[in-house]
Amino acid sequence: MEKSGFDLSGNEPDIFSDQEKVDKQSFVPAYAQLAAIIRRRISDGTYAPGSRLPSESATAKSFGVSAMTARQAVGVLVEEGLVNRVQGRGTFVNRLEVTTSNFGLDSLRKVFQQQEKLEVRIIKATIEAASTGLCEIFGLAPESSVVLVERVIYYEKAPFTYQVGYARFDPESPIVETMLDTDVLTGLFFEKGHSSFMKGELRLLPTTIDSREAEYLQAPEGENVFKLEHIFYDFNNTPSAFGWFIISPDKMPLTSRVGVWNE
Amino acid sequence: MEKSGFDLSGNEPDIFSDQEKVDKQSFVPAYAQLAAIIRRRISDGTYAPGSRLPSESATAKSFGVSAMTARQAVGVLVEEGLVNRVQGRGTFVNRLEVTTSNFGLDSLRKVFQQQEKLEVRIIKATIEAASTGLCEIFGLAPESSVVLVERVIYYEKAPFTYQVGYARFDPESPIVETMLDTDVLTGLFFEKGHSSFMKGELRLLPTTIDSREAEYLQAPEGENVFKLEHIFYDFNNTPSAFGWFIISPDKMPLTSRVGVWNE
DNA sequence: AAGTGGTCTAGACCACCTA
DNA sequence: AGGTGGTCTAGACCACTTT
Repeated sequence: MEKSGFDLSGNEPDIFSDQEKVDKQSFVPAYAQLAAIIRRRISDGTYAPGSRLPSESATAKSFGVSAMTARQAVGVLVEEGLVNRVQGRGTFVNRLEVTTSNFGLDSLRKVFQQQEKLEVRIIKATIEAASTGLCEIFGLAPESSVVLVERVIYYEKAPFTYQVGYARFDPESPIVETMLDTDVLTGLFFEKGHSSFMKGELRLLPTTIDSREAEYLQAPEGENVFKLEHIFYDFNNTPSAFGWFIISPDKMPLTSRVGVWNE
Repeated sequence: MEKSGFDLSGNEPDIFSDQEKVDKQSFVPAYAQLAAIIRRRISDGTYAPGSRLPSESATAKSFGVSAMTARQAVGVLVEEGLVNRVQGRGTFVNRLEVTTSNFGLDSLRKVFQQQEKLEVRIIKATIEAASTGLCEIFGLAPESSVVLVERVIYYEKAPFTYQVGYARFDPESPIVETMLDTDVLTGLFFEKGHSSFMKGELRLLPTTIDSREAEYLQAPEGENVFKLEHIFYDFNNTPSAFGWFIISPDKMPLTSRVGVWNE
């Protein structure tokens, strides 16, 4: 409970304690230190999978921190997927399971952040009659018009992704301009100016590239790639934009880790 | 925002306030109510994308809750990906971006939890010489042996996934028994008894099923499916198990949502 | 210097579960 | 009834950013 500053007191090890300590003079937050200690105990089997962790209050007392801090430490492990809190029963060590993993699109984000290395070529930008499928998606009457934009996005001069996007054709809406604006580097879904969208839903699918896509992406026809479908809704909860990205797993690796990795 | 239970105390609306309130008598936690209020303001444009949220302390004061509670409310929105905290500067409303989405394997977990509906058929279970590729993965000398298990897992009598798994052949290790144990329903990576694993890494890939897989899965050859590769490490940080699942996107839909969905 | 988020305390009450 | 996690308070100090 001492203060920081010039405290050079020889912190003697507590001979009555058999455990690691939280160093409050350290720049590393107490909760992070405590999380690391518990994490290590999980990884070395002290706390086995399926077993219950010591209660948060007991942990707090045992490490000389407040209950909130102990709780925060456990919260770190919860977010890492290592443990699971159950109200009234306790906190339990998770088993190592494939199904707990999560795949993020960080690799995609990193690429799209480097705008200076990106280049966009518009393959097609038209207004055309919507197919029945599109009318369903957009909730449009048959024979309505939609905006279609096809793009190839290049990263460091190499084709990175092929993108197809449809939007409701609404002359009142700024979406049309945005979609047709060839100056926009990364397209509708990556730049400012879509406060007109409120929410979106994405779906990841496996597919193979057809001859057309193969040409644009300079890749062999039939290659296995990801198709990242997206549908965006405006502030009226109306589906307003629909499309997909065709992208190789080489350019968008989807990996995930489970268990204890940081020691 | 109404009262719960029999609390009929005439809480008069505060005519000096122009905003929604947090009802502390509600069963809904204050932080959740506050999060909902802020979320709504984001969705209706009161807090526009890119703009700064009122500070946590200001929010706390304005809604009559403690700073910790306001912080917790903002934390909810951070986890939802709606806002972004920057130390010393403030909390900012995120733009709606494809790249912020995350894909989880919840659909897979739900299936594997229903063990009574699962059935496993072992296609192959042998000990064989490792290929050079496998030797690399496991860090084995050439011509070492590995355990190979091929399974088809059925869900409600229909083929669900085709699984191939390799493990180091180590007679001392319980892994061998586990892998060969035909009684284990969901296999090595879903059941108890692998405290011998410390961590794992997964990779999601698009692929097409070959004739062999097509037969086992009763699916058309050439269908586009996911390949979920996994590699697990034991407590010595040695890669000990490697394999993959072949699974259709119908059975493992990967979807993700961005923006404000819960109103 | 002032304001922001980040951490922390030492209490408190509650809902939930187990015994 | 007693223990567990879940929420909440009213303060406090810190690191970081901006003015």
